[in-house]
Amino acid sequence: MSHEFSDMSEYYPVGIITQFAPDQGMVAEKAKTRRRRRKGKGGDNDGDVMMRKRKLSEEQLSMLELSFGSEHKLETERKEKLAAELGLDPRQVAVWFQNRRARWKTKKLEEEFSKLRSHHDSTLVEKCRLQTEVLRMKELLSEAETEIGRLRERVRSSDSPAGSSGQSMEQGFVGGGEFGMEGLESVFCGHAFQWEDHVYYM
Amino acid sequence: MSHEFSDMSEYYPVGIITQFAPDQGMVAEKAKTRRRRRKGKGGDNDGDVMMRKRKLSEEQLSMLELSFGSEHKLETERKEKLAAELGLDPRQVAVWFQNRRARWKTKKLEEEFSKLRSHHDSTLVEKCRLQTEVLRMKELLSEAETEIGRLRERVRSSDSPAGSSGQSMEQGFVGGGEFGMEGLESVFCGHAFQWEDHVYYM
DNA sequence: TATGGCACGGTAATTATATGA
DNA sequence: ATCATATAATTACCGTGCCAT
Repeated sequence: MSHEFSDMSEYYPVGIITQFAPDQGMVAEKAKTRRRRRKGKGGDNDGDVMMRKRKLSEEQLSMLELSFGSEHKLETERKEKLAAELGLDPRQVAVWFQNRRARWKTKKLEEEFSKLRSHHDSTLVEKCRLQTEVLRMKELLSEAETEIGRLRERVRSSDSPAGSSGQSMEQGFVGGGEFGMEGLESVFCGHAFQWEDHVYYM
Repeated sequence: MSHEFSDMSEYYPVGIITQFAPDQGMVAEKAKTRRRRRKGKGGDNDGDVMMRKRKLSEEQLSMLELSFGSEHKLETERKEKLAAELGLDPRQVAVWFQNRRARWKTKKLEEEFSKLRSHHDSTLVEKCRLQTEVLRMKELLSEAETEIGRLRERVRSSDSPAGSSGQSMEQGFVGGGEFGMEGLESVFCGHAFQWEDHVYYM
């Protein structure tokens, strides 16, 4: 269920200069003709007639990287200058920068992910520590309350039979965990970094 | 070479009738119609290129997506079958799958990043709440100790002039924060997901 | 041990849009 | 409002490594 129309409309693509696509132009037979030369390793240059340079030279790459390092954006002037210096088509320089920016963005994402990951890990450890501490303190508080109750009882009974202070207990020590303070923008601890409209506090 | 870069207007070297692809729908008002290209240049290099029919049909894409959805890997049999069904070179099917997997991975990374980000955010909020709670409890504990001290003093002085119990204070309530328990593999709270050899606990 | 197939990472180029000067 | 650049999404190719024959 498909290709009856199968766009025959645009066969013979690009072409540009001399190279006609050796394969695909004619259906069938495939491009099995391609990619036959492994093993020998060493030079990959076989006698293939049209096989344009896929990959820029070491020289060109280092220049491009250098330029990219100083500024990710590419103004017309810089582009033309680089193209002339490297013997490339300005279009190629522009394309290189576009792709380079895309790569940079991906890499950046991975980096930020790792950073966030470790911060998250340590934050969890600390949160755990705090939870333990809270439990421990509740226990201590409970003990303290007990002690206070005991002492007050003792004071009341030995002080004056008609004592007036100390109702029955404190007014609610150890209440639970509703201490308000839900506003996120608190102190946190220091560092912060931003990523696409979002600020991360560490 | 023939670099009279005065023009720079002929981007899109492709030239060659770009048979538009109305299939996408899109009510956009593309007022674009690029034309021409130059570059007879034979000087040094090239331009590479030997692409074929860029853009697979809507039909082909949906079939490929469907297939990808059921299984990311592509065995030879499935490849040949798909290629035949869609009228594509098996090579194209293989390439499509490779690229699709790469895209999927990137997308996955972004998703995981978002997830991790929100978990981190909520963890920070909770950590903050815990810190506040700890502070609050230390305060309460301090008050309790004060009260205990007061009461003991009262008991001591009113009890028996030669009291013997109650040294001076508790043995160190509110000591600080060394409650041990630094082992990360604790309870945490529930969910967990994995990402490249790393497990994230929520 | 050699070979063919495929996955994967990296890279070049193209197409389609959106936006700024 | 045109032209150049930017980004996102695609298509394709290469080189390497793994694996199964």
